[in-house]
Amino acid sequence: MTPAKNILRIAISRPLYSLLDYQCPDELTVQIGCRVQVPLAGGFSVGIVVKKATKSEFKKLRNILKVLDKEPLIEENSLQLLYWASRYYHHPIGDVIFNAIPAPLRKGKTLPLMKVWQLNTKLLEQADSLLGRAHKQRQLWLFFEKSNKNEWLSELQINQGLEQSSVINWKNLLRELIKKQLILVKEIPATFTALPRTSTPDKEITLTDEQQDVLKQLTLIYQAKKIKPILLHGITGSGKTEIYLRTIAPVLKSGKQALILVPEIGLTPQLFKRFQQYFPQYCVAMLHSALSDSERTLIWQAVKDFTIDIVIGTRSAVFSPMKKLGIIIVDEEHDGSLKQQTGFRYHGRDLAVKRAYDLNIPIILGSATPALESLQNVERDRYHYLRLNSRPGSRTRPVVLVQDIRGLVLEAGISSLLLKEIQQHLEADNQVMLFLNRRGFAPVLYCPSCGWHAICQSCDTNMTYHAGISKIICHHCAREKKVSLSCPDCHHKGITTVGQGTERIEHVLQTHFPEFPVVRIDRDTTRRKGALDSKLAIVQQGKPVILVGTQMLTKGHDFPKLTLVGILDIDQALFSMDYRAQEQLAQQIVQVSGRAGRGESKGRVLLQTSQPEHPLLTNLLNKGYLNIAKQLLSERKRWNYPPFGFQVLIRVTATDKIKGFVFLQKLSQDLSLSDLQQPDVTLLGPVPSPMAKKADRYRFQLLMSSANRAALHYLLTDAVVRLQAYKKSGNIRWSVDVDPLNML
DNA sequence: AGCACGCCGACT
DNA sequence: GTCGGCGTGCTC
Repeated sequence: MTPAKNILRIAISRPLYSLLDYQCPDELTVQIGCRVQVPLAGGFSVGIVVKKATKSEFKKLRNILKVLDKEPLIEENSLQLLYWASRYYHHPIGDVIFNAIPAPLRKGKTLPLMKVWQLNTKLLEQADSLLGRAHKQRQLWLFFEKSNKNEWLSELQINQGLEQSSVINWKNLLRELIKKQLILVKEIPATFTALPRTSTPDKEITLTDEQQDVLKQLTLIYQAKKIKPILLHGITGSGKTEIYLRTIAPVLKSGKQALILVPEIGLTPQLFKRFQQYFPQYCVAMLHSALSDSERTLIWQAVKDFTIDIVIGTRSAVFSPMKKLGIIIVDEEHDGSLKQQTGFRYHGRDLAVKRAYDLNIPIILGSATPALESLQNVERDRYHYLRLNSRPGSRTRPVVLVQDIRGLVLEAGISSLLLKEIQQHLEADNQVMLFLNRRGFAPVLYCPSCGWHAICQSCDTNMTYHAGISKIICHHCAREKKVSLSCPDCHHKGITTVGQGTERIEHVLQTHFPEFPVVRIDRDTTRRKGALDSKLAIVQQGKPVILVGTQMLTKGHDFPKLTLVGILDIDQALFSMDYRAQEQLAQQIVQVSGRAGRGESKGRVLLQTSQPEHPLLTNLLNKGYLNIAKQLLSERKRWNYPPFGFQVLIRVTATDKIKGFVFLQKLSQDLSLSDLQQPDVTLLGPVPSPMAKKADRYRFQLLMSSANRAALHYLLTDAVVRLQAYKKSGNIRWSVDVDPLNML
């Protein structure tokens, strides 16, 4: 009847690939970026207004029901980034947008409110008589009377103000004062209240010439009309954080906000303390997975209204709603945890680069072991390259020793040389760390009589033996089973294990060095909240300890008393099929080694291997990371692997093996006949995934690759349309991974 | 994701 | 006979 005009294009909080059109009734007004409640199929849903339009392809549009925000929840430029990301990663727009905002807001909850109070100055005269003999109330009233009368006080401020006084239970008293109208109350959007600040100012560190030079160059770079990203390649312990702090300072001073992205591990608190101490006048907040929904919402809100100046967070923090973002830092930019591995598979670093580009603000990618992608971007002159090549002060690089373990008798995988060195370093009052990328007691439980070994019923993998709980656990689907003493097949009584994990290393070292504590850090021992902190606290005391751990230990920690690092069991990574394995291994070795010798004493690294002549090791140790990186890059170039070619992985899982395969095969065939298929896009597959069965589902994949990103993108768009249109049976699920980091 | 619908097994 | 389990499809 009425001509359609106020049409809203809305992203729904559901995994839908397109925006849905709704009619905005005349009596409602709504801005772009606001949430609305809409009817959807038989029910309701929350959506975000992404665009306004005057016509729609749809004949009959439904009305939006409610406007949930007066002010946009998401700024226009954030919305654009999200829209771009949804298209780049071929992920449903609604999922992308609603992933970026805190869970309570997703479900349509209103922003959190808080109460604030103020003296009612109109009743100053009557106060005395109204208060009468209410002694405690009078005390509280006087507190308000003495405070700044124009300021509304929050709960926190009142708590702090009354700390020294004898007024307790002030909330009840306040209720009385409000009843007498001596105090006014109102609700405002809750604001983040900073933790009490350590007032000890950071002692001014003198920069090395090298650091000063880097800072000088950064200043020059910032003056360019169009600012290119900066790759800061600084060896471990070279003081990258110091550069971050000093380069952020002027940005904050100009009233802008800073964003720091870090990998997904417990080192956020360390960086947080450092920033708080260096910037006592600014408000720093952490965003990480351990926050509760309400904490996250509060911080989100506070970032939005400038209460927070600096956000330090893991990958999802790239979406934090700064209105005045002035600089981005991505620390450990090579780290794989910056890429999300489920659902919306975005790369935090890459989106950060995009966000910085759109805003034309500086972005620094820092690492001791830059990703090959980033180095190639330097090569292409898209990034600046700055280098920190020395450790400040007397600290020197650790000495790395490769030990050939062929023919040696090992004790739980540890050579007698390593044991001897551990002894020496502990006796010299230093700390020791053993790195082994495998948790549990042993990776294989095995019967020497019949050859039986424990495999997972749901996955194509071994089950790892965990001695402490005497269970075997599948690390891929979490299936677990009690272990019996005899073989389930032949009932032989001498079941044994093959190989070692961190749990076993811990045991062996503890019996070997009973007088020194052994601290194991892996997913099993740090699962409990606060467990990692308490373990790190033991190490920070500085007394001699043996640290045993997985890659959790490799990232960013600073243990000044650590002088010896032992690296065990890297051999299988040297022969991995995955073309990224070598890059990752080189990075890991450099990062682990960098934990040694961060204090006054020199560091030493012992790397056990049966492949001491492997070119990756010899080149890494003799010529350094950059040399290895160049070499790996030239190999990648030869095969047109990233960053020279681009890849997309389409995964299908199904409970029915045949149906899963056929589904992906149909896609592969249809794509090769598609108008959008071009000779420079290669389709590889479908093939079974590296782990062909996981959690009772069969898995297949199709790899699309091309040196031409645009061609790949167009064909992928076609692929996603087809995937949506195909009939599904056998409980098929599919997903798209753009720029995959691993093939699992 | 939620919600409806439809197709198969086991129950008063 | 139908109750309800899950698997599949649709949402302006």
